[in-house]
Amino acid sequence: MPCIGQFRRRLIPSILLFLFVFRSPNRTKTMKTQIQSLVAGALQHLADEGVIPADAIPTPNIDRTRDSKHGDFATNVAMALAKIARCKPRDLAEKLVAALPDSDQVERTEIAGPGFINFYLAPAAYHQLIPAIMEQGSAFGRSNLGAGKRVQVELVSANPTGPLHVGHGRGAAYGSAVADLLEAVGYEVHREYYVNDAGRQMDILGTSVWLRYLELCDEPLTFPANGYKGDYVWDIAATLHRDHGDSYCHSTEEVFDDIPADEPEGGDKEKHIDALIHRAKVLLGDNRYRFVFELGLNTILDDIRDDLSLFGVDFEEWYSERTLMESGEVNKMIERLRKSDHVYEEGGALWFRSTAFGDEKDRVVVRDNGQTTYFASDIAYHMDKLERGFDRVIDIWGADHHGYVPRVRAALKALGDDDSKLDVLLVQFAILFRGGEKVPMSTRSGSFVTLRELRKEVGADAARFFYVMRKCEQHLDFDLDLAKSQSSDNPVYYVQYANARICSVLRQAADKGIDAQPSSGTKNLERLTEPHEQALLVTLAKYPEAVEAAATHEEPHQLTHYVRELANDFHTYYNAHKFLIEDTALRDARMKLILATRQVLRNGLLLLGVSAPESM
RNA sequence: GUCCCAGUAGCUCAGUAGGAUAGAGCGCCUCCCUCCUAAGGAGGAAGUCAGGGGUUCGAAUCCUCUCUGGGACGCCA
Repeated sequence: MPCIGQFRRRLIPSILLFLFVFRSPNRTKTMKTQIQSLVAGALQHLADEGVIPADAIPTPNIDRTRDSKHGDFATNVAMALAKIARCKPRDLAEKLVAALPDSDQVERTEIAGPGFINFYLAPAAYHQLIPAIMEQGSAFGRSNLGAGKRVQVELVSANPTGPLHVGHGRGAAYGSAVADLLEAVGYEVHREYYVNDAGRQMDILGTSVWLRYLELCDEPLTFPANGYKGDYVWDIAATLHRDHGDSYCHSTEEVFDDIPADEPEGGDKEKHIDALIHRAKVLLGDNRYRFVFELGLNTILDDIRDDLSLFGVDFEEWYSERTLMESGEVNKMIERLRKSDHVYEEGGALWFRSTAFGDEKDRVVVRDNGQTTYFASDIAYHMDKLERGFDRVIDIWGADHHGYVPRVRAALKALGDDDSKLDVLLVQFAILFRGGEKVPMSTRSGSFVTLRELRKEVGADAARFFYVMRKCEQHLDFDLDLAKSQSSDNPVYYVQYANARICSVLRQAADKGIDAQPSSGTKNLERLTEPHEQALLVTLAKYPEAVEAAATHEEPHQLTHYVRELANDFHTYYNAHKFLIEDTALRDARMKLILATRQVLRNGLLLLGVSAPESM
């Protein structure tokens, strides 16, 4: 399998997940799924009695109620099935309620409104939740929904021609959260960074490095308009100069002899830089050119790896475009298209007939100069992903690639592969605001803010959280001042503070000689009767549902909203009641409640890639 | 020009994928701070869910048209 390096293979977590899946088959049983199976049982019973047709039994839809007056859960099946059953919704609801299997979880049911069946859970159902959370610990909220299916997630995949900027940061945070969520619900996740180390842009980088090096050798020259002008290019050139002196040096006359004019001189900047690349290859020879090229590539790739790792974003694999080409996958792909008659030659180039698959225009796979296009590599890469046997393939791309999606799908269809396994999530750019003003950013002028700078300014936690607060396709206004502020207006701070506050209470308890980890059974949990406590218990119970929803919809923002809600419930509870009180039974119950709350806060934050510090 | 995404309270956004009286934070108004962290707390006002039409028991949510805003189009990578 082609790859230039396999870092941090996640074997250990996979093994743990494997064990966990086999040891805890009940973990997926959220309160919601328990209600669901009760209703399913009732439906089956009605089908057996001929009230509803046996072939029309749906998976019952169970919802949390918006209003606690309507109980904890509600189902609309009676309304949904009324027509088929030729029965009034409320009448059907009554029959359903009568057919419900007994459960110690449900205290009572009620038929309401046009035909809703409301479920009121027994207090015990919530009280059992606390020991369950404490027992499962960091596994609480995880499930086996994915059933160990293999999913490949491609994220970031920025060209290694410079440091990551804040646009890549959102893709990294979002993709990482999606991958982690999928892992949490039982998928075997393979995170992959596709390294574009073969294209023309990399040649431009290598040549840029060499030209800067020549300047360090005191060769006066005009740097090309289309070259990479960032300071990091100087740094790489300086390394080359420091380690190898003048041995890569050629005179300006030699280098620029007969090179077509650059744009500022009225020429074509593309032709200018292409000629310089060619000249570099000729003057340096294959080996020495390769050396400069690799120095640039490896320096930047190392920097990107380091950057992402500090951002809490790690990969199972860094997949090299170059090895993909060298392995012959690209040619194999072209041959397959040729055999199935999906390509044709025109104007010296080889075109893929993507219009036959709904694309608006045919696309070039081999240019008239014989070079395969980036698109060709990308088709081969996706073909390879499917050949590797993944059940699902998810691409996290910048929204500017959206025109690209139909092309890749078309190509997969043409190859006879199943493109429904592919999901492409497009991530919009984030706009930074400082002091209420947009931070100007443009790649052209090189004035983009790097991910590293952002991390330094607001910290990895705030950056990770803010990046995933909105749906991926939505524009994100990133308020730097808010992200830095230590106040409850800052959602990251607010959530982390809830965790720290609980830790603080536990420290206080320890100082007072109070047992902060009471081990007495669940009996005293019945003392948790305050509305704030009930609310907190309900929110804790929702956590597995929130993880499941966020994972299945690939929407980490749902989890950010959840942890905020949980933190809010805790803070209001904290403000309303004291925990370290004389009444030991009630105190023990409250200690257990806040311990469980801390566990769930931690689990949620960690899933989002955010730390849970014990003090602020 | 073609296509994609969005439009919900003054602002920034949720809205459990078709459900019951549309929510939160900020801002605004009223009240409160001897208390495990006041880097706060309690309450209140605030909405034609851009607009029209449709689908059905039921629509912010699905379909359709219109308006407004943002974005994408390459023998670049």
